[in-house]
Amino acid sequence: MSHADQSLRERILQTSRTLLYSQGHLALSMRSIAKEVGVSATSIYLYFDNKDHLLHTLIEESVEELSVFIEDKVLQATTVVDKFTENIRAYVEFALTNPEKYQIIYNVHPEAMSRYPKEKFRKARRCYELLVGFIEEGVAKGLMEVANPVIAAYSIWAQLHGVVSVVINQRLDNRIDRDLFVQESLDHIVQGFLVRSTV
Amino acid sequence: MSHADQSLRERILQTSRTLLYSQGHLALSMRSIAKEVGVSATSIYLYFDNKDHLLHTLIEESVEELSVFIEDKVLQATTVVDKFTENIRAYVEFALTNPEKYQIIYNVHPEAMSRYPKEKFRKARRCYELLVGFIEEGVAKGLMEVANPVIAAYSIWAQLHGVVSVVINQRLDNRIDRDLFVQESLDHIVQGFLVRSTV
Amino acid sequence: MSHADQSLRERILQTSRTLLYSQGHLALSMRSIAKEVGVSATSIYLYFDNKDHLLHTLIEESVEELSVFIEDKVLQATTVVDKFTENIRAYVEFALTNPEKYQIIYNVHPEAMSRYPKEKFRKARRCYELLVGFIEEGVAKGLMEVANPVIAAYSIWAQLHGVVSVVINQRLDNRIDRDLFVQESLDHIVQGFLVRSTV
Amino acid sequence: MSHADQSLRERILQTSRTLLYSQGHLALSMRSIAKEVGVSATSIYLYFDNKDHLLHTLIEESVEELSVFIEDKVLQATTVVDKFTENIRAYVEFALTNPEKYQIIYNVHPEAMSRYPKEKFRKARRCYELLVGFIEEGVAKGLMEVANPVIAAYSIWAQLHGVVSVVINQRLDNRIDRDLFVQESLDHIVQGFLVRSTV
DNA sequence: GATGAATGAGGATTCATTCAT
DNA sequence: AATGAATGAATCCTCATTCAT
Repeated sequence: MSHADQSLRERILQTSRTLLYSQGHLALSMRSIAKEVGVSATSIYLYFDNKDHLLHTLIEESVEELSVFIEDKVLQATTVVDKFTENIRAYVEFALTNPEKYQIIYNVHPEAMSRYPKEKFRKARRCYELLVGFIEEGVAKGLMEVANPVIAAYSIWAQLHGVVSVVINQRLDNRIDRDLFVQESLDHIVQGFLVRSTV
Repeated sequence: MSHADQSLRERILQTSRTLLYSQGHLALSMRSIAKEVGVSATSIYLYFDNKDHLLHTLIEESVEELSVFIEDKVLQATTVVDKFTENIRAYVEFALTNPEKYQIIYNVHPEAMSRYPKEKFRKARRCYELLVGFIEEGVAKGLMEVANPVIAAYSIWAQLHGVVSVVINQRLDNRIDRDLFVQESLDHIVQGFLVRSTV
Repeated sequence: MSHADQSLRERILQTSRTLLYSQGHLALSMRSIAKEVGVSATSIYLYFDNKDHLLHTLIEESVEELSVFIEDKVLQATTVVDKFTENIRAYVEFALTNPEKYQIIYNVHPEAMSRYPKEKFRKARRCYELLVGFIEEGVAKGLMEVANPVIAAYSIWAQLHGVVSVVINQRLDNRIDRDLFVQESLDHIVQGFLVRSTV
Repeated sequence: MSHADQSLRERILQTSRTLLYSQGHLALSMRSIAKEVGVSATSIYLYFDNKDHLLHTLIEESVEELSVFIEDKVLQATTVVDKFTENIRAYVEFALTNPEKYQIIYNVHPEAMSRYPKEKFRKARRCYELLVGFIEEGVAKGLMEVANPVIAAYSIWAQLHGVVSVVINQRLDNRIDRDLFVQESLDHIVQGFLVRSTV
């Protein structure tokens, strides 16, 4: 594989992400991608078997990038509580700074997701299992009050996803300050799990 | 308007909801709806001007039904805190028992939503403004600790949406009990706003 | 047939003419006519077997009206030359004051005309045969110079049609005065047939 | 551009012309063209953006060909009167030998013409402005009697169009010899403008 | 490595028409 | 006399994909 190939593959993926985020699903046709990239539609098939393969690659890469981003951030934290909060903070940070990548993980779902290889879902759980570990450690050390760490982690993730989605999909009321909204929401989600006396 | 008319219109809407929920956007074509209903595609145009009109009707009806459902439930509560929690509980209850209706409100978005009449968005905010009122009252009565009621209400809504979405879109881990997950998530969201001393 | 029937039939015809002239062929659907008339599309079929029948009726009535109009005008003239020029003038007058009726006779042609009953074409020739008669009489009296009256009449008709079409279809250059254009064209067409010495 | 490309594009245009001439507007669908050419309907879109683009191309090419044809013929004439008559004769000759091309210029009108780019109309006036020039020169040299050259040119064009239309649309009476009709009509139109003394 | 030609399937929508009432 | 319900066929057009080059 030459440099040029690599580059075209990357350009196709990047353009797809941008198109998907700015124009929506309906605008994401093989033709529109090719046009935007400045290449023939046929060329996409040199790198991807079909549209599904392209979409799945997009999901896979986003999942991977999100995981790596979180793992990186967590490594820099020291205490369990720090790792816990940093995990959450990093998740939101990634989503808000890379909305076109984050949204692919969740929004593509209904269409192509049914054909997404089940095994790859496991990868998507990586960062979530990280969170489970921190909670379990926190509970063991008496720093957190959590009945069921697995459920708690999933619940946190779900709530985060809700907060992030609202912001990304621009469903936030005009009168509400975006950063304040995110901050308050994060505080609320995190505080519920920490032992009060730690404050 | 004859019985048959009413019925076909209803059947079209119901089938659209089901198709949208089970098959996704891409499967929702005028043809596929007609086929499922067992009627010619042309017949849909007897009841809806075009596909947008049909989608907007679906959204509108769902929004209305959700609002009415919540308002009904809230009316049966007496104290502010009860009304507050009942509002939240009702929201989730509606979503989980009518997933195909709930999901229309949020998932149709990218395509037809941009052409959805702005004025109708206001209706969608009804139940959310209800929540703002309860929070303000709760704060006044010293039953809740909330810096900014508007942000809090939006944050609650976003978190609820996240939790509900996970369940509805079946992204929940198999090992997790659905009802337990919902219950714990709800508790977590609600508790954060209530004054501890009430415990 | 009651008064109301008559009236609806007339309204359908009139609306069809107007629509055809102002919006073009493509806008002339049974639905659009019905909508404009304020009646159900089905109602048109109470008065016309099908769209062809409606179009043919429009043509027939226009042809008839044009014939009657010309015959009336000609009757008021006394000399042969007067009748000749009056015939021509009346033709143009009808076309310019009833463009929506005139244009039906010629513009509908390509579509429905192939199915227009041949016998009815003869009626359309009535006013043209009138012209042949005048020319023959004029030649006999030495007032006109015409080799072949039949050809001459057809040629005049064709030229008139050209002039009238240009005006009606608004293909006339903006810089050109409509009335002047018609007057000069008419003069030119007529003068060529009259014996110079008569001037 | 390969040979095959060129050829298919040409075949589409030619088939469109033929269909339009023989069957009328209504028969000219993308499907019918494709069927006639023996190609899928989709293939047409490889050469034309949409139906309008195809129709406009047809008009443009016809206008261009007519202009070039006339200009060629006129160049071969020497005197002003010759150029004048040759201009007229060439116009009619083109129309009668290429009826399917001539008719496109005028008959497509009502539908697609409203969306025909204004600037291209100017090209259509080229041969007509040629005529204005000859008349002005003829008048200056005392060979023609014309009050208003612009109006005269337009009037001639209109009359020619009428004569040609009658022949092309086969509205000519069976008893009339086509060539004789055209000849006599031409003579009549031309003679009216020439100074008698030239006879 | 990349492309142009070509296509079958399907998209929303409109049409003339029929039928039962 | 008039209508609402319903439809099959047709409209333009877009899509993902294949194939030969």
